[in-house]
Amino acid sequence: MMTQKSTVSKATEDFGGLRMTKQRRVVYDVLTDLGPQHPTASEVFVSAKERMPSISLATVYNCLETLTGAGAIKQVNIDREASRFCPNLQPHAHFYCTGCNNVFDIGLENGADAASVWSLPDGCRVEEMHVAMRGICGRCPNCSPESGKS
Amino acid sequence: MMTQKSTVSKATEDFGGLRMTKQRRVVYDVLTDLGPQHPTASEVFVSAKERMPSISLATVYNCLETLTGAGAIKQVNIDREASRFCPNLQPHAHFYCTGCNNVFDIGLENGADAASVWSLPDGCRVEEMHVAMRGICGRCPNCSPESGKS
DNA sequence: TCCTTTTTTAGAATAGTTCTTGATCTAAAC
DNA sequence: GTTTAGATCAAGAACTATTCTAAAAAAGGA
Repeated sequence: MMTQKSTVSKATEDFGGLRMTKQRRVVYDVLTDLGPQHPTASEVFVSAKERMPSISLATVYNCLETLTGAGAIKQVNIDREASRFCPNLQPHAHFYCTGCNNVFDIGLENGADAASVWSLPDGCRVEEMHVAMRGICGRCPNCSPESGKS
Repeated sequence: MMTQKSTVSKATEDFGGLRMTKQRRVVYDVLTDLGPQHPTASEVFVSAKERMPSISLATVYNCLETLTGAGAIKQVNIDREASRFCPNLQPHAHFYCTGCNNVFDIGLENGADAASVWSLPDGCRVEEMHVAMRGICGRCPNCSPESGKS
């Protein structure tokens, strides 16, 4: 019945060199399940508590930080609002709709390079890039083009 | 000796429809004088206090908010660090150097459009765009390419 | 098992910012 | 010049998201 012993322990699978504890698993699952909602730490906490009532807010912060550090999720900051978290690891921008308060992921155009439009000085090495836009999404009832017409 | 009466009062020049009080003037001047340093509200406060010892931190925050709202300056947020303020009204990105802790303005390539690399859904209207990069600037002793070599 | 290290928890602490209140200033009307 | 209404300012309290602290619990290795 026992499977071959691996470099990874029974209770905690490996996740990019990270020990995947129960709490980290719950936080990560919440994040992938909440999908495109880009929840804040508090929102993650509420959902995580449904699955593991003993989990604390500090642990959610810890896990989010650890997962971010390990590159398993991304932290999204828009202005000075509470950080949001995002399981989409592809390079993408964030669009915050001021009409419906949703955050959307925006992908790159085919073959485009986000840094290419910027006139970076020689010798300058970009390690990270955050692109956030604000506007009206035009997707929801609140924001649809029709609602603006007579 | 009196100049022609204008729509603008003596004590407070017009500034984009904004009443330019002494405090707002000081805050604005500090910001343009500190030029490319992208000071935080507290840093603005320190410099403003040298010019007007009675000014309060709350007033500096008020003025920065008002000036930002009026479009006279820009607020720059990088991750969750304290907001910085910037008198450069041209479209530009910010480069935060993790080697020397400086923030640099990065202009657009000639004729480039920052949004063009992003695959925005139809009907989506971008009203504002914030681009922040992290990395090594390569300009200062700390960050120069030579310092990495033997 | 025992020991060491890592993680979790709960609550206190912190930093940046915003809010509240009363005082002061400004512009315009009188 | 006075008065008046509204805008702005100052000081400090309050707030919020986040981080820190210390002790308990869990995990992994010997």
